[in-house]
Amino acid sequence: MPELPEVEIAARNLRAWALGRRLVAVEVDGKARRLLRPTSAAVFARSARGRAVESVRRLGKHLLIGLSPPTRGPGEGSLGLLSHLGMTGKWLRRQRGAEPPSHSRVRLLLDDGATLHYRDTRLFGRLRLVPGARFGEVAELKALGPDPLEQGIDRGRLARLLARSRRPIKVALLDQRLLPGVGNIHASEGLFRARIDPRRRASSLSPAEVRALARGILASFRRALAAEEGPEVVYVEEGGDNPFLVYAREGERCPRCRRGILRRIAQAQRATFYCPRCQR
DNA sequence: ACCCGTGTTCGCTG
DNA sequence: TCAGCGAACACGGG
Repeated sequence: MPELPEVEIAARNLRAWALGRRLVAVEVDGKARRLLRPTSAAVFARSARGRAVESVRRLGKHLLIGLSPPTRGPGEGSLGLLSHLGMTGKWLRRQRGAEPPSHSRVRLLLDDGATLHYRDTRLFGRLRLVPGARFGEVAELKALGPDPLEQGIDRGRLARLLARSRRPIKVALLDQRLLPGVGNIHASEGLFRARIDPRRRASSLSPAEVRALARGILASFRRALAAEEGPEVVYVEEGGDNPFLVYAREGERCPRCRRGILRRIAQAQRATFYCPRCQR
């Protein structure tokens, strides 16, 4: 269920559950093959087993769980467990022997009697072992921009990249090289907050609009994070109230101008929500 | 049965 | 070489 805020919550959970713990065993379900590709389940389990969790980092929607060498302290032989949650991935903790969650695909058995389950219904997520425990060492993530929450948003860089794109701004925002962690929901929410029409060409935004968009996306992230820090994760499909301003609210009155009727359109085969009256 | 989905990746085109 | 685009991946819920 991940855009940046949900992945940040997952990172905090994993730190609380696993930092300093050793993996006494790793179990992989048959269907998890596609999550692990190109690594085989056997190699994955054997490589991870016996190592301790030394760090948990997040960059955009990516998690990197730092694993110690098989025996001694940090240094040579450290590995990273790179986790992307796809559309339906989630890390859960259960006591050993408890009823596993549905669609549990990979299980990390810890030395404190708990088991971390990687659950993923649709199997769009990824789990891979990489040589290092830091994002800078992961070659295929080099193109990603700095994390918007950790580093803040570099408006000059954002403006430069947008100026080169001929696509609609909403579509451009889904490119993780710009602001890693922005997904379909927060792209719509950020544009609403910045009062920018999602159909506008990315290169048409003024410096002031780029600034408003950066602010709007951060505000949307922070609001979602605050909502999820509560006891229960509130999400559209879980029957809770819709916590968003425009997402999945087509037909409703605009919460800002109170006169526009929120609209839903398709862009790049994804839904976009906006107020046709106050987004220009 | 049909449509939809908080994401990425692949193959094709210009 | 590369931006852009549509399909594909897989499964459950309305």
